[in-house]
Amino acid sequence: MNTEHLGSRFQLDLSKPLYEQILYQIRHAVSRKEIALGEKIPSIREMAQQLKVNPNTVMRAYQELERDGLTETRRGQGTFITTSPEKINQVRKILAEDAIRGFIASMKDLGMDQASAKKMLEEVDWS
Amino acid sequence: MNTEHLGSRFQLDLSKPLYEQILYQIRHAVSRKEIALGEKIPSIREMAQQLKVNPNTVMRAYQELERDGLTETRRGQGTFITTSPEKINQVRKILAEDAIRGFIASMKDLGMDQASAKKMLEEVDWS
Amino acid sequence: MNTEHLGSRFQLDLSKPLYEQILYQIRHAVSRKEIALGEKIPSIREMAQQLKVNPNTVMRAYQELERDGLTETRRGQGTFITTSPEKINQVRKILAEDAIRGFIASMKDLGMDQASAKKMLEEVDWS
Amino acid sequence: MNTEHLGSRFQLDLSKPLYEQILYQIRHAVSRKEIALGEKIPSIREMAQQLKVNPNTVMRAYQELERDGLTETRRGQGTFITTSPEKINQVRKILAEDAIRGFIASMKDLGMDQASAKKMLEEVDWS
DNA sequence: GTGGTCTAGACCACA
DNA sequence: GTGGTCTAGACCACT
Repeated sequence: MNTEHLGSRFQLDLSKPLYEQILYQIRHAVSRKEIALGEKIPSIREMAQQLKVNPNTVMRAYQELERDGLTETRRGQGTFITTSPEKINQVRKILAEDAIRGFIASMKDLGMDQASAKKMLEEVDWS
Repeated sequence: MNTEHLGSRFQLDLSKPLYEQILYQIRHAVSRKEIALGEKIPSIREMAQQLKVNPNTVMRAYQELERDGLTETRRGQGTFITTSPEKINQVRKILAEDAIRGFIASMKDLGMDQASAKKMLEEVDWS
Repeated sequence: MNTEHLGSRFQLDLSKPLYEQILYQIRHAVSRKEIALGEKIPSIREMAQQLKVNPNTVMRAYQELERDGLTETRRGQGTFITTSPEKINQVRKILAEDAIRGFIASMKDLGMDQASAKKMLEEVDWS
Repeated sequence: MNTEHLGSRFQLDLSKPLYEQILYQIRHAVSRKEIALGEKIPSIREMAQQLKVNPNTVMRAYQELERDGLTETRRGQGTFITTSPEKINQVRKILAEDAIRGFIASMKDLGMDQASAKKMLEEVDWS
């Protein structure tokens, strides 16, 4: 996939931290396999320009990606998605489990059981 | 139910906004019908004391509850849960829909479809 | 221990990233048990003033401490050392293992065996 | 030893400065006597090709080797390891002392004494 | 050109 | 008062 204008497809709002949103978008784009393994993502400066955001804000997101092992930075060359498919699956799994755990906690806090939650979920149109 | 020591049953996490947590706990306790319609909840000062929290923090939560119509303040008597069952159901419905909408969005962002999400959800033990 | 002037005891040089040095000093002060469990450490602004460094630089160090689980931040109150002794031991263990692994790798890269390394180490005065 | 494909035996990590790694590898290969006195090492271009690295990066490493007196450049012939065994020993000694000093400092910063460090070191398998 | 560190200073949310 | 986010812009190391 062409990642050159990756940032131009992101939608940012101002109610949540910008760097978290950038992080989220990239993590999920990789999970959805919209970005291939080993692929280069836009440089900090490019991304900052596309998102109309300060480079430091992008850097913060990129550094967290690297801490998670989802990217590797090569000095003087740029930032690249990891080439390890296990790492991607691990991240994807963690994100999915987080979503599920949060959902279950919320529903239980509302006094719903598994059957009711399942029923409500099935009534919703996903498209 | 005896709401006198309501606050003593809440568990607060100091890394998240306290007033949001108080709000969450009360909203969900009402949704779960652990607090009856028209019941009195502890005063701001009592609650603050029980939670070992600044009264301002409790006030902020109580104000939002009142804005939502979930509580009513009767001068000189204290704060009471609304007597309107429709209001409770409405709040409960909104909270459930929020949780569902959030969950679906997260799973879609991970590239999962309804069937996969359903399957993952069924594999988890709710107890 | 009085942590009020904690920062005034740190020595920083400019050849390594400042935030890493702050991180290092605090991590090791905790490992050495010079700071007690649950103790408050100076606020970002205080520490910045003591070290004559920008608050953002201190914050970066503090955030990494929290990610490691060595500290907890309480909103509006400050930053506190974790109350979990296991966490401290875990950090201490990791730091010691890192040092040992690095030392062994260096000595092996120089063609030294365990006996020679041990001998050289014993000849040095630690005081 | 055949140094013609010296570089092909190096493993480089793109997250650390490449020239430092090249420097490290050569210094330690000489210390380990894997490269004999007076032996020729690959030209900058050859080395760069083998490591798939920019020639400037290799040059920087070679310059530092020469500044340390570990190599000599003979115009039109290439770069050669020094013929002085004292020089090699001196370098080896400096590197070993650096490693030891660093290790001791780290352990002391963790509040460990000589006895504990020795014990931990003996528990590790060097093979 | 790339990423990384640091500063100065604004503004916000929370207690 | 506390921590957290963001900006603008400088300077550095590396390729």
